[in-house]
Amino acid sequence: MGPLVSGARVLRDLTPEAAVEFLRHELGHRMVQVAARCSIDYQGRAESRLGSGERLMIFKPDGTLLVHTSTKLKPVNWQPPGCTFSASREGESLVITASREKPRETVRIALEAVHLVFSLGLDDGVELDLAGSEDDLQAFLATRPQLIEPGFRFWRRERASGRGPMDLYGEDAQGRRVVVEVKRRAAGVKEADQLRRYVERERAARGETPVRGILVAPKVSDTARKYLADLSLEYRELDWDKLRRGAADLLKAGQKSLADW
Amino acid sequence: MGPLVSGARVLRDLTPEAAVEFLRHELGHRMVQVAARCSIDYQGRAESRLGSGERLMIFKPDGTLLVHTSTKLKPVNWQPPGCTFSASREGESLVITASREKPRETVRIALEAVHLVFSLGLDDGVELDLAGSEDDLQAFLATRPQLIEPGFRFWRRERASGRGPMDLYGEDAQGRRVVVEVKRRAAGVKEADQLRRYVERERAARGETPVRGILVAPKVSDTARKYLADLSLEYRELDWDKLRRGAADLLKAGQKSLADW
DNA sequence: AAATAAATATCGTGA
DNA sequence: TCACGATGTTTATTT
Repeated sequence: MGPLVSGARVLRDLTPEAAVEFLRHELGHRMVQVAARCSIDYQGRAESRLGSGERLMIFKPDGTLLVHTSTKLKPVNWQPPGCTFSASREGESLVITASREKPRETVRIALEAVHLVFSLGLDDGVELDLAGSEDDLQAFLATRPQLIEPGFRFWRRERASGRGPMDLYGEDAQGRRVVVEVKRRAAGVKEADQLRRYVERERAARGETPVRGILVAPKVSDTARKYLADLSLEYRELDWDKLRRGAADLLKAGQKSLADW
Repeated sequence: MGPLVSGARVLRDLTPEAAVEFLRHELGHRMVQVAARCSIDYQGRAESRLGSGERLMIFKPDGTLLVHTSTKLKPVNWQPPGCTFSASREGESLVITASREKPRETVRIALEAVHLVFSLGLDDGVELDLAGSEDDLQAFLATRPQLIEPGFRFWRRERASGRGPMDLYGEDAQGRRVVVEVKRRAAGVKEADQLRRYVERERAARGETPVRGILVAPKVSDTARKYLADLSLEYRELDWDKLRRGAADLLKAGQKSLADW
């Protein structure tokens, strides 16, 4: 095993024998990285073969596998958490496999030339604090129904209820029921269809009561706009990016609340 | 700069001064990895803050950033290809930023304790050969329409055509038009709705001609099944996994073709 | 550039 | 466990 450098163990002896011993000791316990020329086979939900090339592999202690090339965000091969790793010598080469059940999957990595092997014990108990998700947008809108339209008021905000999920549900100035579907990004036909589904479900449950449907998004495709029109559904443009920036500006300017918006 | 070890350059001197110099030289040109205690801020399509903790960062030469913790498949922070990286000293600490336009986004990483820094030149011109995607399933079905139903024949197989995208389009034994939507995984309401959309588009284009719609998938949720029934759309169970396995078995058994299936 | 849909999607949530 | 929907989705494809 290599020297201890600030929690990082770098394997000095890159012979297959030493690598196997190191990997067997570290895989599944610490964060392990291997840079090597290799070939990779995957069998599971789909199947793939990747010929010889140089890649960076990461084996997490939770059984996650990542294989990255020098381009793109997404790994060329991977396995989600829950895998069992194993390392073994097969003839001249060193083979690492990642396997799991449910679904039955295996990634087999045949190492041809190992450039670097090391492990880390990453200590991280901190959670990511994210703002600007659709949930935040919903919460924001729920407190200022007039951004939907004048006289509008919300009845409830829910997600995956027994009656069928819908983002926001309320009543307009004329007392008509309104289903509101909120999107943080440009909406297409798929999103329009989602609103349609919720509105139809609500109409079926409500009998004769008229039910309006409004898609709220920063942008909508032409096709989706026409689709909504054909279905007598509505679109309300709302640029969440601008709202967020505006809210931040207000706060920076010393406003004590966003209530005057 | 560190020693050259099979294309891997490991930074020996982990002082901020040496690290900045190394990073400025390598970022954007080679695959760079940094293991460190750090805090991360992201501003862009959304915004996030990640408090102090130990993570592994990967900077690809194409401007991709990945920040991984010791669990989960997905990075806790990231940037897709196209970023510009920069490294600088700010007081006691070392800061790396990844920025891009369209959309305007920045990830700012404040390093507190650096465990390991190294770079690699990964040589990989090989493409992944993947089988078992929805496209393969479509192609497979296109050659054996009887798997849909007896007497069925395909007219065309297309994707995103001018008339509206649909997986497969054909005619049944009675000469009725049929829209077929193929899924490789369990189908839910969303997938049923997708079929509905295509069928409606086709009905609108076809006038009075009757148009059937069939959802082909290995499984369907109860809700989706009822939804399909309400819309007079159909479901055909087809386990692609078993088909793939069966095809492989047949080939292994020495069959010269799959035509007898 | 915009839109559309797949993905070995992954991930969280609620029933 | 299953179903459903969001994702800072990313990625490829087609118009």
